Amino acid sequence: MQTIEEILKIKKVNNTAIRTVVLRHLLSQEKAQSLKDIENVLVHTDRSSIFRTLKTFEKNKVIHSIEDGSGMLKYAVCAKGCNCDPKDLHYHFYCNNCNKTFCLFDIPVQNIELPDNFKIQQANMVVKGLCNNCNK
Amino acid sequence: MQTIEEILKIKKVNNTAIRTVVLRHLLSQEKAQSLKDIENVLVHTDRSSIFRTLKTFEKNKVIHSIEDGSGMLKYAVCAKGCNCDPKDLHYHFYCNNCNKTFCLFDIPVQNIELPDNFKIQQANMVVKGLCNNCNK
DNA sequence: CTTTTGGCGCAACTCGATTGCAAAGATTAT
DNA sequence: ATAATCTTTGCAATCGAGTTGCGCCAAAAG
Ligand SMILES: [Mn+2]
Ligand SMILES: [Mn+2]
Ligand SMILES: [Zn+2]
Ligand SMILES: [Zn+2]
Repeated sequence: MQTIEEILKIKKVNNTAIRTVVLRHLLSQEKAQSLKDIENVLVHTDRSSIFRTLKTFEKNKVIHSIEDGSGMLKYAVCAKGCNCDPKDLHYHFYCNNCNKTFCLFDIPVQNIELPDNFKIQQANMVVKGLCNNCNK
Repeated sequence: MQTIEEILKIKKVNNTAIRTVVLRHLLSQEKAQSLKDIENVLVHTDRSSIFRTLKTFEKNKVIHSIEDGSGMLKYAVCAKGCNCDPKDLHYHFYCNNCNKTFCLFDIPVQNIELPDNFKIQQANMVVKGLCNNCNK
């Protein structure tokens, strides 16, 4: 497991107090976090600072964002070695009951046969339903 | 091909002038339409009326919505027989260059092997990249 | 010490989505 | 035909996530 300092160094993001605590929080959560989620934890930190931290992280591929249809972008830490390329593509699961969103890193994604001359660059794949906790 | 009247009848949506013209517009477009797209066409119809028309259509499975990351929800007419169930799942393609979003009805989606006890109900699958027109 | 650069907090703003309400239209009951 | 009822529409207001301008401050460079 890499430390927060190592991750930021590898991704060429300057380390600051806010960045450390935001990344630590994201790493501690199994579910992807929205800006509001993080605001609710870092109550003394300004929203725009958290926002810019997330954008910096995303630009430098420390994290990636997920549009799960909740109306709020969610953010999750990239897997080690991830470069946000098509090869790093993975599904996400959004639970309609508990509203948890998370990466399904372990489920292989089929090679998608696009029509002739189409080129994939990224993807946003969200499966919605009931998670194991809510599917009783 | 079904007529607009037939579609609305099958989906149990009362026919009105606005609903007819909105559905006709959606059917005439190959790319999924945003509320704003439709506003720009139906310049004499109020936004909220179009909005509610779309919500009514979506609830009754005349259309489905797609979150393509552009910040605006897109809407596309469901295929004949579609019930917006997992079996009706299909990919969408968003062109990063021309910003066109559309359904890839012809590309099969593999059965996604979710973790134990997870249940799929819907999905939002968007592949992003360059369409055949823009991939030069 | 002085200058430069990057990060932060605050406040304001944008814009897509959504809603309350009353008028208009359509349908059904009397 | 008229009254009561339900549905649809238009208008204006509001919500809220996301975003930005700007000045301050602290660390790094000169
Ligand atoms: Mn992910
Ligand atoms: Mn579709
Ligand atoms: Zn759940
Ligand atoms: Zn294109």
